[in-house]
Amino acid sequence: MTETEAIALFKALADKSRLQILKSLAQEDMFVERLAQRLDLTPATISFHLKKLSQAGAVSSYKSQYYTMYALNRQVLNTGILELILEKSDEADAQAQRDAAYRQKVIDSFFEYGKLKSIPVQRKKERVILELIAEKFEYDRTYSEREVNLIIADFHDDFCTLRRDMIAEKLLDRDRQGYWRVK
Amino acid sequence: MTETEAIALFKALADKSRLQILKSLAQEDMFVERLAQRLDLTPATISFHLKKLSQAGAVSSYKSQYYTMYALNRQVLNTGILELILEKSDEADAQAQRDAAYRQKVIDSFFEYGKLKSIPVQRKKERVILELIAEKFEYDRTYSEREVNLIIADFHDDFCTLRRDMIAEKLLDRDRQGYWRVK
DNA sequence: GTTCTTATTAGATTTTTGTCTAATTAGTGT
DNA sequence: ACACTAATTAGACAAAAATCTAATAAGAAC
Repeated sequence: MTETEAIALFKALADKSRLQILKSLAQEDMFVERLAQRLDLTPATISFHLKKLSQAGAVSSYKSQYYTMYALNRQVLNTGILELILEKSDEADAQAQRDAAYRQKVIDSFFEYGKLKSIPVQRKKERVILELIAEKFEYDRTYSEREVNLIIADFHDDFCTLRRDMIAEKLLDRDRQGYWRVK
Repeated sequence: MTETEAIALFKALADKSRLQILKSLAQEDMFVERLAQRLDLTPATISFHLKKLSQAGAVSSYKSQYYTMYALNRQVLNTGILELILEKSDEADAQAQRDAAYRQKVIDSFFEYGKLKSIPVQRKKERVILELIAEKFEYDRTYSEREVNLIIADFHDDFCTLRRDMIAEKLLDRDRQGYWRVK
């Protein structure tokens, strides 16, 4: 389960009406109007809540003659809270660490005294370098070509190649007015 | 944990920033400003979130020199979701407690050595007594009038009054065949 | 006690959410 | 095909929540 899904689930559970719905469903499957009676809310409101619960994976529904019956998804609700919180965290963290380590390695090997010794040939490595340069540009601001060249030239003489590659990598974009950093 | 508390907990977990806080705290205890840096939010905002997490019981804090360190409450977060959902509603719970206390009071004041000292005059109080007597009868079974009298006589000599009132209160019902306990 | 530094609170603003009524859609039984 | 009932969607509105800035409080360190 991804973080977004976990949030959706917790959001779905974080409401009094929805908790009551779940409690009712824990006893037996039910359809909208019956729940509306029980909770003293309109069917429209119940529908709204069931949609959220359903999107969050907490309930599912099946048709039975006239009615749309709703039922608890017990497998999902059997999860522990900590599990849910930590799930993605380890992986994301490990990945972030690997990324950071890799970046550092690349940067270390191509920089010396704040200057680029050469432009990496491997695309993945060049990308790391280009991202680093991109950080010298502010968001929400337009730069003239001359300004761009000056900033990039701080890293390496061949600012033409670097500028072109930054655009290719969608770190910078341009129109007739000038250049800007892409978010 | 009461229903309100459960809702507060789910609410606390139902926010991206707060989940990130919890993930960070899962790695190590932290103080406000550090979290603010990590999540790129103001300390004020982090404080706001920590307050909610704390009120929900998800984290706790301790002072360490300059800092207020925050830590996960792992016992609380170890709970399963289903468990939490199935908590009784506060109101039901409070009402049940009041009922139980009232019943006990009435029972204590009218019983002595397992016998009824007298039959309550107030209908509400008599009802409590009659319910107690009703429990001596099994469901789904028919009793002869003689059997009914014997059971009731265990409580009080005036089994006629009690039998009649139990029927009036719809705890017992009868036809030509005999008496039975109403569900 | 005064001065730093961190933490919390207050007030303002924008976004999200729960609920309703009314309108629409979908599905059953005749 | 038609009438009926259940379910969903749309639009409106009020209440709640997340976030910021600025002000205040609370704790160490000197």
